[in-house]
Amino acid sequence: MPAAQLSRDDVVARLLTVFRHRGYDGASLQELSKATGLGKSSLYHYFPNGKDDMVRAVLASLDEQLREQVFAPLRAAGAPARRIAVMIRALDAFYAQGTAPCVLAQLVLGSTHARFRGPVRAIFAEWVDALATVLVDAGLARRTATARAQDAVLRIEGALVLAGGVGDTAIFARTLKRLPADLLA
Amino acid sequence: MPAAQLSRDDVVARLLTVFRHRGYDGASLQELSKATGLGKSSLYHYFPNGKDDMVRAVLASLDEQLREQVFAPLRAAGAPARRIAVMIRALDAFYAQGTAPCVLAQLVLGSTHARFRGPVRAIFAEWVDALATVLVDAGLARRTATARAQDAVLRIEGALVLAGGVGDTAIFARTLKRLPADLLA
DNA sequence: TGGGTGTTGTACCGTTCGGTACACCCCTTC
DNA sequence: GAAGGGGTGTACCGAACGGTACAACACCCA
Repeated sequence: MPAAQLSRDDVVARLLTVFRHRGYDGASLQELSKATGLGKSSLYHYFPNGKDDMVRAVLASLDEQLREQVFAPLRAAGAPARRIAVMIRALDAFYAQGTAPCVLAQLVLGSTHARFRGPVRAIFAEWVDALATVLVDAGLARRTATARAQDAVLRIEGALVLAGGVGDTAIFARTLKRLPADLLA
Repeated sequence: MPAAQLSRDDVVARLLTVFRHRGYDGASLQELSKATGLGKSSLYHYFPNGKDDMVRAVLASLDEQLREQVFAPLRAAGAPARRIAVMIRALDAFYAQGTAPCVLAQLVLGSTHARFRGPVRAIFAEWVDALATVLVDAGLARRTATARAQDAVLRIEGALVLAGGVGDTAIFARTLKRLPADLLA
C-alpha cells in the first residue's frame, strides 16, 4: 500500500520502465524512488536487498506478463498465423512501437549479465519454446521450428537496438510485419 | 606514450573492451584505469573530458576499424557473395564468435543513448549503406536492398543479445552462416 | 481506547563516484 | 647541465552512490 494508492504491481511496472531505459547501473535509487513515489526507506521495505530485489521483481512480473499475453496465446488452440498475430500485437504495445528498450537486452549486456542469467535465460527460452510450438503445429520439424523461433526473437531484439540506434521506429514496425510470413514460410 | 609502451590505439582498444562489457554507466574510472594500465591522471591527460571523451575515441576507432575491415571490402569490386563473406569473417572475429557484446548496442540502450546518438547513428547508417551497395550490385532494387541490409545488421545485433541471454553462442554462429543466403536470395 | 502492525520521512553511514591540483620525474633539446 | 615539457603518482575534492537506523506515523482490530 504505497503512498499514492499504487499497488505492488504498479510499483514494479514503474521500476521496469526505469530499468529498461537506464539499465541496472544507470538506474539510481534516487530515480527509482522518484519514479515510484516511494522514499528510499519504503523501497527497502518492499525490496530488502535493494536494486537486486527490484530487478528480480521486475523479471518475475515480466515473466508473468509475457506468459499470459504472449506465451499462452502462442500455445493456445487456433490457426498458427492467428496466434502469431496475437503475439505481434502484444509486442508492439509492450515495446511502444519500438521506442522502448527491452529490459532483457539491458540485463544481458552490461555488468549484470552474470547476476540475472537464470531468470533472463528462462524467459528467452520460454519465448523461443512457445514460438517453436506454433511452428511445429504449422507442420515444421522441431529443429527448424526452434531455429526459426530463435531467429524471430533475435530479430525483435535486434530491431529494437537498430531502431534506437538510427532513430527510425519504422525498422521495428517492418520487422514485426514481416515476422508471420518469414516464420510460416 | 603510456607506461607500458602502449600506443594510443592500444589504449583505446582496451577502453573499448571495458565499455562493451560494462556499458557506459558500469565502466568506472577505476576499471578503465586498470584495463589500460594508466593512472587516473594520465587518463585525464589523454581524455580531458573523462569518460565522454573516451567513448568518443572508442567510437572513432570503431568507425575507422569497421571502415577498413567491413565497409571498404563491402564496397570493393568482386563477387557480392565474396564481399559478404569478408564482412562475416571480420564480424565473427570482432564479436569473438558471439561472446563479446556490441558497444553500439550498449550505448543505444542505457542512459547514454542521447549523448552519443550522432556517432552511433553514423556507424549504423554506414554499415547499412555499405551492405545495401553490395545487394544493389547483386541486382536488387535500392529499396529492397536497404531493407535487407537493415535486416542483416539487426539480426547480428539481436543474435548477440539472444546468444548472451541464453548462453548459446551457436545462435550467433548460425545467424552469421545464414546471412549470405538470406541476403542474396 | 489502546495496542500492534505496516509504512514512512529524516538523518545518517561508509564507500565509491567522476574529476582536479600539484609536485615530481624522465627525457629531450639546447 | 640547465631548461622545458610531456607524462605520471599521490593526495585530495565535493557529490552521489547504495544502504541502514530509527522514530513517528496511520490505520486496523480488539
